[in-house]
Amino acid sequence: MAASQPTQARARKLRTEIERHNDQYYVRDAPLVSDAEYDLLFRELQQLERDYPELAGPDSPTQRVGAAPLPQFEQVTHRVPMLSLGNAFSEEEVTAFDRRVRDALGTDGVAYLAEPKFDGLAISLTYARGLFTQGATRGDGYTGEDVTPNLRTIKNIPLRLKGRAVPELLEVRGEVLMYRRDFEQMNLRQRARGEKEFVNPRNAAAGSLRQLDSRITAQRPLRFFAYAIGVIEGAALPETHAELENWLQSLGLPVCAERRVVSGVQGLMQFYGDVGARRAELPYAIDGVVYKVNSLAAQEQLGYVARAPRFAVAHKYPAEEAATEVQAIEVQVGRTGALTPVARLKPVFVGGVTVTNATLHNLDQVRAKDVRAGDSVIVRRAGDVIPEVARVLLERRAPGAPEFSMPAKCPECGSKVERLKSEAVYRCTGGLFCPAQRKQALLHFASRRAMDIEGLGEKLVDQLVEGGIVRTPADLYLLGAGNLAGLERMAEKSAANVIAAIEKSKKSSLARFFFALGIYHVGEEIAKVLARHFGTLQCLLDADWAALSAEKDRVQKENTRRRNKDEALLDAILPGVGPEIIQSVASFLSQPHNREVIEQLRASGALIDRQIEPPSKTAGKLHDKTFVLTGALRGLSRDQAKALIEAQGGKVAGSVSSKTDYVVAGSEAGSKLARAEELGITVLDEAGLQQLLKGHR
DNA sequence: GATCCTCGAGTTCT
DNA sequence: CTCGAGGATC
Repeated sequence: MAASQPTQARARKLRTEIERHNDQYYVRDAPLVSDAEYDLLFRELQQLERDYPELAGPDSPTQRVGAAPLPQFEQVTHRVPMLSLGNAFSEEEVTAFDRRVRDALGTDGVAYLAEPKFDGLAISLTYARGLFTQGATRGDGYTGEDVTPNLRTIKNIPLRLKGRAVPELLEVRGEVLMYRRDFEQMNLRQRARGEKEFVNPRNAAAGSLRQLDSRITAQRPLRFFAYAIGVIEGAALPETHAELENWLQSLGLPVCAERRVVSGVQGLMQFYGDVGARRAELPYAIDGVVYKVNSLAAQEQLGYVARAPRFAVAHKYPAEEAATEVQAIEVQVGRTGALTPVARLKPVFVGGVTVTNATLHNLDQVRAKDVRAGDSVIVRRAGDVIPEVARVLLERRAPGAPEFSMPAKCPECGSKVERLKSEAVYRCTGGLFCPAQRKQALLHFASRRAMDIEGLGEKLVDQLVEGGIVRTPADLYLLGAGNLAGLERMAEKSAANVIAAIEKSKKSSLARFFFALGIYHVGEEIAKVLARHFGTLQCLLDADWAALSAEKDRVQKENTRRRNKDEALLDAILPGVGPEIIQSVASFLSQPHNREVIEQLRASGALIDRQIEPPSKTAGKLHDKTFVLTGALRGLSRDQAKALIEAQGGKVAGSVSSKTDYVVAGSEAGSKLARAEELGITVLDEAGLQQLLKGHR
């Protein structure tokens, strides 16, 4: 049955009323009615919508109670990346920022919009014709998670934009956060219900936003503030950022009241000081203030550098500090044998978390700060994340406190400790004999960015290594359920999961595999370069490093020459890989032990040898192309070149014909080259082949 | 030889 | 996130 006229009118009235109360409560901070009265209105509307479903719309306030849990979050690609801001910590850095801006714009006296920098989570809200359709987290800036149902429950996010002239499409950016007093009340409730409390408002907001069950999110006192836009279609932009924010406000979006247009370094510093003085009174946590060039045209002109806009900067307040005691200075052994001194601290709450450890990096740092066991120290979280010892309270030092010194023997395995050349770090020389290094090597092998073996964490690795069950990565692939039975926290289910994860990791890529080996100096990036260059594991194993080095030098010299003449450059061989890295890889591969492990890995199927990286980008690039190799190549053997070509879907034939697409000619090329020229076939030199293999045309 | 930039390694806590 | 080292560039 359709709703009668008066019922429709009543529903409309209720909706307007409820939104007005939401606005009063969450935006103006001045509720007009009690919670009970509000509930009454809300329930009445819910009932009406249940009776007459056609009255319910996507913008009804009843949509804010949350929906059934999602199985998982979907990925969302941001059409305009959500970049982070550069930081400034001092007046000098602010001055430098202002100077860069003025120089780039060629003007004096630039106006800035200054506002607080919320300590929350950046999100993006999409409104299509004024209706809220999608919300996403920032993620890595390029891809985030679709948390629309959760954002729908945030009371001060409008489900429909106000006014007649709403844009066709508008992506609003801002911050989700929790007011401090809301956070405290919520924690009281959590405690009363025996549920886990949150350590700080930021974590609480993050945890709430990541709830798969939006009905839980609906119970959390989250708020939103808008401060920028991403995509906009069907509306003209105002001229300044200040006007933009006013406009957002007129659309019904909450915008922070603490904003001001200022100019000059003096104006910026004044704002910084004013907000800083009132920081503790603000209802939300901030970690600094943001300055944005006010003119949007100028913003566009300034553009972006790397991952940050050039027209804005975050001016941070000093990190919160706290006093505590150094209970001991211990030495940790890393994957490469690096010995890192770590201060074990009496637990102290600072910057929103309880800190118990702080790295001291290396001996130079310990000496520079003169930290000793038993000292009273000031601790802070560098960049508000990594704990660090800021300084020692020397006046409280016990007399005769011994200075810290690096142990001469590795605390884990007793091997000799060395300090190489001018390196800052000391290293354990035990190599894989050292259990600590072996554990770290295994953890690295299994890590997310390497072979991505889920479930193979520190606890398990400790047990596997100490029990002598696993010694090398190759041993992982020999594990059966029987090996894991009886280990701590390894019941049937977990064991099966780990085994399955190990099995799954066999389908990894060559680049990940090279990275997983843990060769010194070979990180993710260099591993990719190596994988791209060699194409197969066998080619890497067979590489003639001396020849490769020589060839690399030759290309580099040639390029230097060409650069001076403004000629087209050759593709560099192994870009980013210099003598040190080549030396490191060659030396790794020259050790029989490492070769053995690689062979075992191969035998157990840890990597299908002909696999190339990245398959999505290069697969079939040379599909249906026929190559003929002739003459001697420098950096590659004939087999290597063949494997590289085949890895990308190409074919290598024995003789030149009209069906041949490319002839690759090395030195002392013979009749095949002559025939190729007769037939007018493209002739490549080695660099040309590399270029083709890398996919640059 | 100096300088800028990128990458690797180590680290914390939830 | 920060530091230091290695590589590229001028």
